[in-house]
Amino acid sequence: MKGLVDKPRRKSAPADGERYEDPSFSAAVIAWQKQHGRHKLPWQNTRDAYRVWLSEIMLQQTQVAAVIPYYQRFLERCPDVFSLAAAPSEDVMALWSGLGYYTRARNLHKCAQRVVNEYGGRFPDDPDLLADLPGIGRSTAAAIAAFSYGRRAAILDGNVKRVFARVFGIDGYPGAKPIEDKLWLRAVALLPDEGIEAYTQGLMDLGATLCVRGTPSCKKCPLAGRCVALAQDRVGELPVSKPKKAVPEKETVMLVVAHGGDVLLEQRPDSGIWGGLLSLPEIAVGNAGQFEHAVQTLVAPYGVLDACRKLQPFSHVFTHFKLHIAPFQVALKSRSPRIAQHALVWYPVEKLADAPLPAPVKKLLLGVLRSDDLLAAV
DNA sequence: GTCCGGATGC
DNA sequence: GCATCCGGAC
Repeated sequence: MKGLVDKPRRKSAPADGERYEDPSFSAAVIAWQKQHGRHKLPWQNTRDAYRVWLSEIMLQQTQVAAVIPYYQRFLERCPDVFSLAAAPSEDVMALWSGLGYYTRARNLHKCAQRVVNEYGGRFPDDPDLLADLPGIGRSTAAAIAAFSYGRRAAILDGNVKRVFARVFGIDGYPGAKPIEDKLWLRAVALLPDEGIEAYTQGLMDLGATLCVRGTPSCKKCPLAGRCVALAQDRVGELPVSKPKKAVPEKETVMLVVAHGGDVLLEQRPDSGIWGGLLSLPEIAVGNAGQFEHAVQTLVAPYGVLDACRKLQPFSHVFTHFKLHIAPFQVALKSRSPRIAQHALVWYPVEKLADAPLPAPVKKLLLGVLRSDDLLAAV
């Protein structure tokens, strides 16, 4: 029987997170899950920790619909932790091929071998022990412990963060440490005393089916009556999206040196941006005097400098930075017959369209050279 | 094209 | 603390 043992009387202020306790929250989630949640996913209706674990790893960063065929194919080939541990890693990688995030597959294999070697093939039920295994973090460990063993442990994945951020009106990016710490406190405090499986599944289902990123179905939500975001009409603002780091900006000067139907190009090193491509010669950005001298030095082996005019500057955005390009057109009085030594080459203009050039450089060159009266006269 | 995401390694 | 890994959703 329950309830025979009194909780100890409070001797001090509530612990952190304790004030977040609210049995009606989990009750609402559990009732909704039983009636409206998902019950027929291939990894449900089993307490086989191997299957639960496999599905949880596959579901990291990956949506249910994408996982299902992989999960079933994987189980046919590796029906238990022993067969997986014994499988060649090439086979494991092949089974994972197409799912992405391949460190998951390597960790999966390692994890299976550790479970066999250290636990005799039985996944531990302690979330802390689970979280010590490769590829299993705190949230995944809790999910495995809850679904496989009925252990009372809190999950906090992207779906749950979104639900909590909205229901409790939590400002700030949930990936930031202080916010995430608060979310974990909530997650732990809100755990039900009974029905951890339906509760855990219910949080996942809410995030995946109603409380979705784009347009949530608040009218169907069992938590709508207590949802701070809904009450404040901030559903579209929460959770706060990841602050986009100001992209670093860099500048460069590119030279368009054309003569006799050729243009001077530079072979880029294999590493770094535009690795291995041909591009325009660049010079370091400095003051005007240094600039003139740098242009002189660069073109000296190839001919005698005639004139230099500034072209329209433009920018190019990469994933990780923004590049401002200041192009200059350099005309030569005459061209030296000597062969280029280092990475600079004369490249026939008519072959530029098929040259391995970065897109912005190709665009610049074709634009400039098409309207180039100097070139047209050659 | 842009955004998103658990665990991990730096 | 922050980049990285990948494919899918939008």
